[in-house]
Amino acid sequence: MANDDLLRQTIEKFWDTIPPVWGRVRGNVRCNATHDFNLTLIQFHILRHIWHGVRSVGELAEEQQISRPAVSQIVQILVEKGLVIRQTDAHDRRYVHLEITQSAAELLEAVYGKNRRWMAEKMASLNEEQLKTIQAAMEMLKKTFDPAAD
Amino acid sequence: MANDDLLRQTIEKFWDTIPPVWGRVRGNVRCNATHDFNLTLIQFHILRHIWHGVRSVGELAEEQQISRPAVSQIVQILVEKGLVIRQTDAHDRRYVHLEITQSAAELLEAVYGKNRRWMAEKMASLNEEQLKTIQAAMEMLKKTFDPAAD
DNA sequence: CTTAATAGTTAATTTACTTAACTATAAGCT
DNA sequence: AGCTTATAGTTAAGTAAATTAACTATTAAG
Repeated sequence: MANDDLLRQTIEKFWDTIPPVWGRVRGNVRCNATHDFNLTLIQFHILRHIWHGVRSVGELAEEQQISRPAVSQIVQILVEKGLVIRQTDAHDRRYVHLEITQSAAELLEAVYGKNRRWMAEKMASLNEEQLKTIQAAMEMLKKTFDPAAD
Repeated sequence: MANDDLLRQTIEKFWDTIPPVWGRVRGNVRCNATHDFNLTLIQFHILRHIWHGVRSVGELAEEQQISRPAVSQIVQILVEKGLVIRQTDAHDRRYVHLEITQSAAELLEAVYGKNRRWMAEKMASLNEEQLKTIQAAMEMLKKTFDPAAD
């Protein structure tokens, strides 16, 4: 099939693009989070996921592809920094619900906003059609590699 | 401008997509490289970059956003594994040219090929138009976040 | 009501990365 | 020329991060 070649090309392009691009975006965030708030990238990610509704250590570990003890330790640091609150579930006392605090929401918005502005500056030259193409591609990749699909 | 909203949306989508998708792809490669060849992800990346023509420790450090000593140590391991050869430049003896060996080329193709097949399987349901959309998006992202553009 | 399973944490170890110091070579200056 | 500064890379020491293994608490299953 001709589609096989296209598929192969697309995968090659993915590998050519995502590692360096993600590396740069990551680098920018790390720089903001570290410099402004003394947060590591992974701490920021965990915080962001809790913010987005991932509220247990196990789920966070699954999503971040790191071990549960690692997440637990990171959460501990975030609690000590006053960014996260732990609450044991009333119905199943094994579960610990995680929530971000008000100051975390502000911090998150500051770091994330700064990155967004940096990205927006980089992407300023893209027109409407190009942005829509990127959005469509993101949507497809998200669905294609969704762990829930397995 | 209406484009501002679109841009903002696109950035949000990027953040919603790339970390988990990259995490999964990365996880697959780590699994292949670790399980089959006892290579870490970063060792695989360094190898891949040398293969693609990035041939000095400094450049590799720049691209991978890690320190030069870290790269130097990784290269040392790769040399010991018989995957990389160091050669000092004849004209400027400070430079060390890095090259992958034949066995590295084979190893790389095995790991990378296995990942490619895994990705191809995942992406099998995408049609020609969708693949082209992803390719176009990759192309744009690559250009947009190219460090050389700064 | 004992055993197995699940969620999370703690502890010990290992791995990986960083900074600082050092070697070797090249380029710039007066 | 010869002294100074800069560059590429490595080595060494210290730090930070993640992993596995072991443990607690709670719930579900036989």
